[in-house]
Amino acid sequence: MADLARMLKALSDPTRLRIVQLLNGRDELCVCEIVDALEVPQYSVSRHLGVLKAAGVVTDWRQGKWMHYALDDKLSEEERNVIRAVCARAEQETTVRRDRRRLEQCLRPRVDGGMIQCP
Amino acid sequence: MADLARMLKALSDPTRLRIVQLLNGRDELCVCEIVDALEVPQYSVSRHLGVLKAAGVVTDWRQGKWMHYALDDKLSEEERNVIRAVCARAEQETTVRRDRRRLEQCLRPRVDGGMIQCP
DNA sequence: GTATCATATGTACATAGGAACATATGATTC
DNA sequence: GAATCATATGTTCCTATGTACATATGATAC
Repeated sequence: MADLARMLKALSDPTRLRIVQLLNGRDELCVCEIVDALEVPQYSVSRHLGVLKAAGVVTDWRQGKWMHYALDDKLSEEERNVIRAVCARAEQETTVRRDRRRLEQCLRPRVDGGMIQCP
Repeated sequence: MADLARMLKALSDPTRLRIVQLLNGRDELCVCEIVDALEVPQYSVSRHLGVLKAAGVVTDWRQGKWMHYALDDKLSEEERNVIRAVCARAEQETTVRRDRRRLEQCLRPRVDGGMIQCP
């Protein structure tokens, strides 16, 4: 029960909802892309990602200078369903549509393995 | 976004999750039944019900001395789905099964209209 | 090694949240 | 109206959380 409550608490912040919504249905994103899409200070995004990671919602890994984040694939099917339902509800928000639009415009080009193409 | 976050925050507490799980799929419960099922102090249950009500998760109404609570039927379909998914995940918890067992044993007898039979 | 880019973290502050106690309210019974 | 039952709320205390700023870390490029 405590774990589920922790997960929901992690999801119960507008900024974190926006982040999760961007990650949902996508392989991964790097921090700078999230920062650009949300137009929120870098330290704030980093803090919120830390909360999501501590709650087991996302995982991260490094690729060179970039940190990548994705929904944690250790999430159970039931937990995934919670996130799906939350994102479905979030779809009604104009913020979400704006975020996604900005994200599309600033997505770094990926190559075959999902790796970001370094400039 | 703020509303969704508020709803999730309301759900992000173990005691409140237990309450919502009891209410889910049931018409209504009165406070004393919830207190008996959870074995948590009355003032605590009352406070938590207040939080759930403020977040629009539940409604209440009075019938004589008893206050009844139910999932708010003004919840949108998307919001209902969030609650359903959360409850499905909560099913894995032994606490939930214990709560439900205790509830069955202390349910006040209902008559036709869902009204509680006064002693 | 120095500079730079991408990201994380220490700290300070203000505010929200939960537990526990006693007490207040609202309805009913007598 | 007094007593009682069911529930809510005021208050205190302690802890958690979010924001903002500056600064640290880790990797890369030169």
